[in-house]
Amino acid sequence: MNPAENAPAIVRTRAVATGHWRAFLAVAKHLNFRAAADELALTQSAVSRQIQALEDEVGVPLFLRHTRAVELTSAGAQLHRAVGPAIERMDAAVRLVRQTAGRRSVAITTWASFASMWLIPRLEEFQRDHPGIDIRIDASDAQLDLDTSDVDLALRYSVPGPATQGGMRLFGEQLAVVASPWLLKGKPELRTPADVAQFTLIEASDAHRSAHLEWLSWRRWLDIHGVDKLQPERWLYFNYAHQIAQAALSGQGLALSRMPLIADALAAGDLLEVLPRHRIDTPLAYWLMVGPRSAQRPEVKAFCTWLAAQAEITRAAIGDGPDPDTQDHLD
Amino acid sequence: MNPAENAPAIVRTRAVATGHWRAFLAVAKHLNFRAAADELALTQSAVSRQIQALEDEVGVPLFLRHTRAVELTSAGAQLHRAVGPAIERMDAAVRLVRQTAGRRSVAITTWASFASMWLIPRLEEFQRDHPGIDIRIDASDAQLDLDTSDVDLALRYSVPGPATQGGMRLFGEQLAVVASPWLLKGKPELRTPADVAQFTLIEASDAHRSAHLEWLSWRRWLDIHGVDKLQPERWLYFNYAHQIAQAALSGQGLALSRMPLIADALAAGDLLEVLPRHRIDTPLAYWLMVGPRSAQRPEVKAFCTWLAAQAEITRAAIGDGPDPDTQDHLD
DNA sequence: CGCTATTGATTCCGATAGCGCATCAATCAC
DNA sequence: GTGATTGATGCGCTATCGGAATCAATAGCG
Repeated sequence: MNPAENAPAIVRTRAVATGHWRAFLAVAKHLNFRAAADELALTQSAVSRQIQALEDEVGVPLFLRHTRAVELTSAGAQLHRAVGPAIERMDAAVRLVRQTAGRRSVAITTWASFASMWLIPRLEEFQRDHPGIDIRIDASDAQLDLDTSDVDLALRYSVPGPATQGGMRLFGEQLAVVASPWLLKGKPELRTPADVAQFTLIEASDAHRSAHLEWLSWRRWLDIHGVDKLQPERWLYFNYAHQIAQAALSGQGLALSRMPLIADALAAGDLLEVLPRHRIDTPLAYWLMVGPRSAQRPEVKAFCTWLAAQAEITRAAIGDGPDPDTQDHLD
Repeated sequence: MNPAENAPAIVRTRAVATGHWRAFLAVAKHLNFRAAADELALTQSAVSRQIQALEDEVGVPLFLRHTRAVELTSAGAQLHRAVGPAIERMDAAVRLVRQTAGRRSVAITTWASFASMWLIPRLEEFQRDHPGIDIRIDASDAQLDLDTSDVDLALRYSVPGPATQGGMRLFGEQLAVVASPWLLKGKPELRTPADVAQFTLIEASDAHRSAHLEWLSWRRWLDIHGVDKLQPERWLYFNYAHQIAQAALSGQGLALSRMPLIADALAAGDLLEVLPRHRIDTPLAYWLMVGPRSAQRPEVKAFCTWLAAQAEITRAAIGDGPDPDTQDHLD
């Protein structure tokens, strides 16, 4: 009770019983023993003693009990920052195992634009052909590690290099100038690169991965076609590729878009390609990486096979050649 | 017992009792119930039932029991990858809290070269003046987040920018050509930048943070002094600044060194500066960042005060001006 | 083919840790 | 000053957990 009367200076090395951390987290959340007890479906008495046991084991008070308020001590806050995420991670792992227990499933990580513009529209076909296989997509842009995380496949966007070692190249990339047919209606046909200056140009702005954006910029396209001094009617910036596509679809200007991602919209006539002889290449490509523990599983194999076929279709649609690593000539 | 006879399909949503994870980890480590029981100072019987309880709660078998071998199931391996680090994190947090309980301590994160070449040699003085304060140094090059980790201070090396917002600039940086007196003995004095070609030039090689290395290269120094075509007798590459300093001290060649880090060696006469009129500046500077929860603690304040005084001494020693943000002229 | 050693599962039983109930102690609000 | 709120505590019960002994399965071996 009296904090000055310290427990004997025996440093406990035994690890604390983890069950009590639940109570600790609940109290830290509510800053109220009764509310915490309600959440845990226990009595206030039980919670009080669990916290005491924890404080005994750690050897430090975790909460300051005022008469009408509870407060974390600095040690308590320190533990809370560590224990909260740790417990959450364990719970998430258990939830995932329970969810996928006995089911065949494939977990894929990508980034948001590719998921929404390429992967998800095609996924329905796979689901139809393989009704027993669940698909889980993580589009959190987090660059998960295939060796340690629970995903089976990663779809990545990168230049060839060490990072793509062991991966399968799905397709390369060309940039095409596209616009809504509605925007072009009634206007004279564009004939030279300089003509784009009559329009609003839609471009990606610096989100986080500025390394890639350099290759996707209008500036580079204009440079390559020798019109570097040009100023368009207006610039329009977005953070994500699907926002750019949305803006182009709704006729807000010309977008410099990645062929793999907008091939469908071109085929459907929702977008028209402008200056088709002025596409440019980027060194970036789309890759499939397979997790080391997943490669043998039949459902993963089935998905990879299907994905390769889809990639082949996209490559044909955009006129992408085979891997430039094996054939190094570019037109 | 029979794995085909599944438990009823009631999906348990209650979180598992965390105490049993200890047994799980031990069994996963030894792949042997008896050895795990020994580690936990329990009987094999107890471990067996803890694992069973866990499997009941998760709803999935975690181990495959062969007669003479135990193997993780894929679900078990998945949980192991999540639970192991999570438990380790909790234990580490508890160890740290116990260790620092009741003691005044300051935790600092830096990178290895700065710790060994600047901070640690000066630390003794602080320890002498403040015998009651513990110092913990994390030199893991991990770029810890002050908001979420348990360090109080970060000493960083960076160009001014958003990342240094709120930080205190300790000193800027000049690069000087230095060598061991022993190496120069008997040789004619160097008079022009081109003269360095008679020596081996020691340089940092691409470790991980290539962004900074560009500013520290001999190539830049040679460019600035108009001798870009020069080839020295030999190149010698190292990954870390203290390896470079070590090589220079032992007379292996000329090093292009950061003044703040080798000022002591110059003052002591262990290194001599060559071509002192040909120092160059870099835009990089050394910063002190204070964690949000640490700023008010007296021991942290004391350390910051002491650090500022030390930085002042170093600035005087290397002739570094005040923050160029406030006075923008450079000689 | 049969014996033996190894290893995880199971049974039985005793110890105790954790729980709820009731009550106490402290203090804030009015 | 009184009542309400909130955390701590004493007490008794019980479910859970751990240990010892035993069972069951099988790999190794002659």
